[in-house]
Amino acid sequence: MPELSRPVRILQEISLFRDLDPVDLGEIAHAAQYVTVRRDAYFFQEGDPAEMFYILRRGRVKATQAAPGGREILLHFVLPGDIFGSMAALGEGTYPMATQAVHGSEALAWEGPTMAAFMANHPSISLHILANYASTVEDLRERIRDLATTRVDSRVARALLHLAEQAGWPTEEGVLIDMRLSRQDLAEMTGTTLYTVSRILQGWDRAGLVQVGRQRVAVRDREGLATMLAD
Amino acid sequence: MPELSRPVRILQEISLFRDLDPVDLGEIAHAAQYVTVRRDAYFFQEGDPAEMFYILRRGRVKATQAAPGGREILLHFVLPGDIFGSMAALGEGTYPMATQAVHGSEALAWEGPTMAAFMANHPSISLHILANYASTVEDLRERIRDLATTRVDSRVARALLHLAEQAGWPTEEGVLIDMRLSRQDLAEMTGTTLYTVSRILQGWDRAGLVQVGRQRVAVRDREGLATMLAD
DNA sequence: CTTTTTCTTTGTGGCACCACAAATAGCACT
DNA sequence: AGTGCTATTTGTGGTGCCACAAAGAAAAAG
Repeated sequence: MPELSRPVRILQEISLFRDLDPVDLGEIAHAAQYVTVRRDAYFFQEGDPAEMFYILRRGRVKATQAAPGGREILLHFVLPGDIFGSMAALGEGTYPMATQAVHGSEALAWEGPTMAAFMANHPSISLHILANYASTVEDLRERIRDLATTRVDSRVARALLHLAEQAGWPTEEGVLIDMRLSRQDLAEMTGTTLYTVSRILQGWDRAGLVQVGRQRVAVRDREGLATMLAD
Repeated sequence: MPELSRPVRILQEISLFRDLDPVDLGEIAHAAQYVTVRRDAYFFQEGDPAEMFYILRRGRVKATQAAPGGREILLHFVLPGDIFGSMAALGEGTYPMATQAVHGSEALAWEGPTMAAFMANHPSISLHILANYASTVEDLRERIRDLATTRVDSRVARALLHLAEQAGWPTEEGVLIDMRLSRQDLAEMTGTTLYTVSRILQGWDRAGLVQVGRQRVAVRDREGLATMLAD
């Protein structure tokens, strides 16, 4: 029995391909490209033709959409292991959002039609993507609920708890959100202004709930923050 | 060549099953149940075990979620031909929303595991559901953008235009939205209060943009309404 | 037809949040 | 270590929208 090649071992750890055998993984690995993007650069812009399907390997990527009035909203952060640009495999024409590297990032990438072919031959890939979409939909609905019914401080609290959950790094100052994260970013995530976010975070810092710095937030008191959520 | 049975002809018109041949459709039709729900009753409640997968045949159904503070948000309306409760086929535990019949409604329904089996045998079904999810995700993101960046009147205008598009019925008073639709419903769709919706609609009625009545809205001037959207 | 229920309108007051300006602080680069 | 840029803080004023109450109108029920 031959030893597994390094590319195959990498793919095995990606949940999308979990159900495939090494032979199939080898084929998929062979078709993969490796894309590197430096800090602040884009994988793709909103409106670009949807050509590639990506899985993030390293770094942090933010997905944004332009909004009327020159504003922008931050949809979500892509973390290592997450897929992005999946519309390339679904035959969509263009990407509906931009994806910008918050830190230097690397991703595996496949041509859209290539991934579509893998999906046709291996239904388990489609099912994993389906499950992925289903949980995305739930997240989006939660956010809509939040925007429609709760006040700004509750929304900021939820955003911080969510980020701490998915990208938290324990330190002695609390759970540090492990990426550049400005007041502007949080404002774009919660539908408010950077001024309001600044004031809220300032208050919570004084109350000992969080520890803030320039482009840096650490959650000190998870429970305390959770009480800010809703009534 | 035998004549197609009536159930099979019905399924052929549903986009989800478009790529299947009559034999497979017969099998699927055989497993289908027919569910009738009278006005104001529920297909299922939020939190119910996700047992059935539905396709609406007749009527109007609204999908809602409970929000903190005893509030409720209206996610979307289900129209004939639309699927709902699809999480039953994805092995989710419970339904994340309630589905209430706005008018007397009828739906085809399958046990979740049954539909999951069809999906496994006929990948085209998964792909159609995937496409369905993808467009749902785009709708939800548009709504988030709206809630986060635009004012109430713009959001109400977009909701009306959207509803007129998908459930509009041309009359001499304009495009009538063909279902019971209260101020409360519109408020729950746009994240505001019924009071504010009432005032906005009143103003637009006087301006000749819409024609409103009790649980009834007709769009008179599509273009004019569209100018309310964003800046 | 009358009564009851439900939906809608309308007024008043208040506040959460935004908009803009200007000062301050922290980081990166040489 | 200085210098310039960018992020953040903070003050002031304004307003869009909510909250609640109460009356009015339309439909449903008897």
